[in-house]
Amino acid sequence: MVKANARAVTDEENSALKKSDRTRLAILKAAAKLFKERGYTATTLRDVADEAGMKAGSLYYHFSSKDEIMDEVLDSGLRGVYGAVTDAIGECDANNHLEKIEAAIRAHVKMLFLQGDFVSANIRLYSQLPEEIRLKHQKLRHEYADLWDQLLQEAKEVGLLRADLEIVPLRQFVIGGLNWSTEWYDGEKNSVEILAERCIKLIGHGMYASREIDD
Amino acid sequence: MVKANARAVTDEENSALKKSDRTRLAILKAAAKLFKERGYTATTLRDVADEAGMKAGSLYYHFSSKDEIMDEVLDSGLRGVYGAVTDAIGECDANNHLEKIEAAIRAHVKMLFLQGDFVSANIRLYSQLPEEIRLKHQKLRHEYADLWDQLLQEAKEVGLLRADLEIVPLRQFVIGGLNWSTEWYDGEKNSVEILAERCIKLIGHGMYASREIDD
DNA sequence: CAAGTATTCTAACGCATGTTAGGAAATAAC
DNA sequence: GTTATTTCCTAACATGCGTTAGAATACTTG
Repeated sequence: MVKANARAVTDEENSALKKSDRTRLAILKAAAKLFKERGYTATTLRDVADEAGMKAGSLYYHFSSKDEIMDEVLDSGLRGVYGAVTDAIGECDANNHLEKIEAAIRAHVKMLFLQGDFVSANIRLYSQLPEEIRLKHQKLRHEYADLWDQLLQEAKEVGLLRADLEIVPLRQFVIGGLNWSTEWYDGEKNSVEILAERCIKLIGHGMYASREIDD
Repeated sequence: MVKANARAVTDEENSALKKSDRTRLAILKAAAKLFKERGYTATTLRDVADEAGMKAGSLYYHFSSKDEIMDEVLDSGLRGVYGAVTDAIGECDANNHLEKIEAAIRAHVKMLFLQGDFVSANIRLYSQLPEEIRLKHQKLRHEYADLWDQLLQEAKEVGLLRADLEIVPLRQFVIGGLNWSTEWYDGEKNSVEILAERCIKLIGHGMYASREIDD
């Protein structure tokens, strides 16, 4: 199991970093933003350099290729969510599955917007990436999926979840629904907490007012 | 209001078409497939031509630019879902909002997989497209969104939906969750109908077995 | 301030892309 | 079977891409 609690990229603790690491981070942020907006191939290294306040050639002092930049954007993005969700679950009563699930959703959504472009880039672009890059990140992705599957499986066994639900499709649906929110929800203007609570309700109880409607 | 009942692109009624229209359609299918897989910029016209069994230059006999190809892929994709959902709703009892919502979900999901690459390309790539192309399709997108908003709003006023739900985020969440299924569900191997019923249940009632869990 | 190191810039390279023009091949019309 | 017309191919173009090497600048250390 890979260490999941790596630090997020959201911080502004730049002061503590060396100059080299600071511009490295600036490049990554610029890249994440543009990758997310335009896609991998459509984003030029000249664009990235411009957004980071330098010239294209200079990028190669910090990274050895465009692929490597994408590599790191993907990695830190997912690792941030993974770590946050793991931590959030860890702080819950181990037997309170409802609390754990809600904490997981809350952490996932929160990180989705804190890490911003990094996670969004990961989600949006993964399927379109060159195979080489994609393969490198399969492992981490599977680990994160497994974390959720475990969480949901336990909840199902305890009777918290409807018995007719299959775990894997459910997980896909849940994570997919959450992730999609980065496409339309403006985390800068609106409260991420409110969004998280909405998601918890919707995923948990659905949209109908009464339960006996059909089934 | 734009006419929504345009014919889908899923058919194999090629025999009835002129030769020109047949290769035109072949090009569109090839383009949709590759666009979906690799993204817009990453897809070469030489790739598209190859997939369609011809050479790159020949594409320009049928289309005047790469943008125009994308244009039509987007259009026919969304128009297919739009039309199908409109028809499905129209066949329901006008006052049975539950039936209408379920029919809409069913039609949307079904079309998602019937139209395959066309819709997926639309969903996946829209946000990354060159502004010029995107603007052209905003109208159609808004119309489709309005259709859903109307549907949900009516249902809310009748008391079918929980009163604390806001329409727009709900619609985003619902459509987003459905659309995401094209990323992970294999409609070739598995039944699309089963997926649709699952979605109906999940969106309607959520994943918890009992309702009084929190709230 | 000088020497050395860390960082960025300039300028160019080979390559792949979207697009075009004119000729070749296929198809249709008489 | 010979024209017309439709469809496709070949070959090239200008442009922008990722990448590289070496010169130029900024920073650190004595």
